[in-house]
Amino acid sequence: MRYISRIRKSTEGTENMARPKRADISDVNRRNELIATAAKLFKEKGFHATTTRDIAKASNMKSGSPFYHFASKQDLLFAGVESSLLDCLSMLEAVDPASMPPLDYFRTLTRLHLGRLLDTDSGVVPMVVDEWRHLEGEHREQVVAIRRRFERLWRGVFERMKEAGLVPRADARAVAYFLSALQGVVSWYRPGGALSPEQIADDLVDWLSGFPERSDKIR
Amino acid sequence: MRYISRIRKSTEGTENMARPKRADISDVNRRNELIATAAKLFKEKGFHATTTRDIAKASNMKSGSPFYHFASKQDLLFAGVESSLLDCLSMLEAVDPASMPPLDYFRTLTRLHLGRLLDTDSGVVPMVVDEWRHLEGEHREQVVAIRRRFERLWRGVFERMKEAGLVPRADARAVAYFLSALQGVVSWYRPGGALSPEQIADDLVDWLSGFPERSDKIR
DNA sequence: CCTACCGATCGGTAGG
DNA sequence: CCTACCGATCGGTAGG
Repeated sequence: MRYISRIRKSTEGTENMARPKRADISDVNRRNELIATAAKLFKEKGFHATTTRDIAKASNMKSGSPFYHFASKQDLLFAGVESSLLDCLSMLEAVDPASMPPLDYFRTLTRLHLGRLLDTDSGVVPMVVDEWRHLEGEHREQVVAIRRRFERLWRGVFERMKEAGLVPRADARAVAYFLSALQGVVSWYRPGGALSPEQIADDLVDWLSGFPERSDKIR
Repeated sequence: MRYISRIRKSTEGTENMARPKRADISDVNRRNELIATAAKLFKEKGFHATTTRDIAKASNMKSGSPFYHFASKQDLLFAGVESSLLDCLSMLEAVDPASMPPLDYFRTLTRLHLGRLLDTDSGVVPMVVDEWRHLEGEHREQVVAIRRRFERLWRGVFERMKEAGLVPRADARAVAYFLSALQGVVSWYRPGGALSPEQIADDLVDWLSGFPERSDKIR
């Protein structure tokens, strides 16, 4: 509740003045730090196994201070989930399908999406995969809506691939299989491993696309 | 601790007598009830969001009673995870690869595995997918070991498929993609839906196997 | 398996 | 953003 009134204040600020005050900027930074720190802990231990005190300590704050930025632990989870999903989605939507052949389009989106999923540094995205389900009520519905936009986008990618004969199917189930395989990488990828995120993306693309054409290239 | 001594007692019983006492049987039943009830709740809300009181109430017990059967909440989770993984694994291992062609073998195992994964009634398996990671120490390591046996088994299935030219690859990554797609079904399957678990299994098999051969059959 | 209970912890808040 | 704190809850236990 305190947080909401703050946001209003900040919004009024940008409306009435040339630029926001420095105090607001630093608040926004702290807020984003909290989101990132919380996301890392949520991913490691799970939402409910992570205490707000864990988050505070990892952010060099005292136990009550996260609640200056977020009204509740739920809100902190939601902020991370929503922003990272929207960031990732708009990144994918920014690619123009008409500017490249279907296979390149498929490859480009897979690289971008997986790059975000495996971005363990500033990465809030990897947390989303498992933890969004702990959101309740309104928050949960909003996330479900965003996930549907992902599915629709990927559906389009597969339809282009199918038209080009590079993939046998573009129905909802086929897309679900693919997205599961994509998200599943988060669970077995290790940062120091043999393959980079980009190489894994290419590998996944190869695995799925153009079986007949590809079968010659495989030694 | 109390639980361990009970198990010992029960084992001695079966050694010394023709059959176990009725009291032991009913204890075992209650124990299995607890595992099933807990699994359902763990799956719905997650391990840490489920309290031992929730489990007790759903099992028509008072709050302290689950600890008569299990020394800790962790032990209760582990019992469900381990037993259901081993059950599922031995079911898959019971199929003789030599008794049928590669595609049938692939299909049979996929049906069996998915059938278990979607068994929401007596189903402890669906819970395992997300919740095993909340196990700690020794328990966790044991589960990781069992999971490796799954991967090895499926690796063998893919190798047979590859030899028959029905699949382009049988490396560890290809198997990981497949297992992710398989486990991912748990997250979107709805019991009253258009397809039965068996049909979904067949669909998944079709999606992956023999792209060139299959492409004719698709309208 | 129940009753009664404990110590610890947790999310969150008031007031500065 | 900190200090000091609260009410609620939680996993687990003693004793029957």
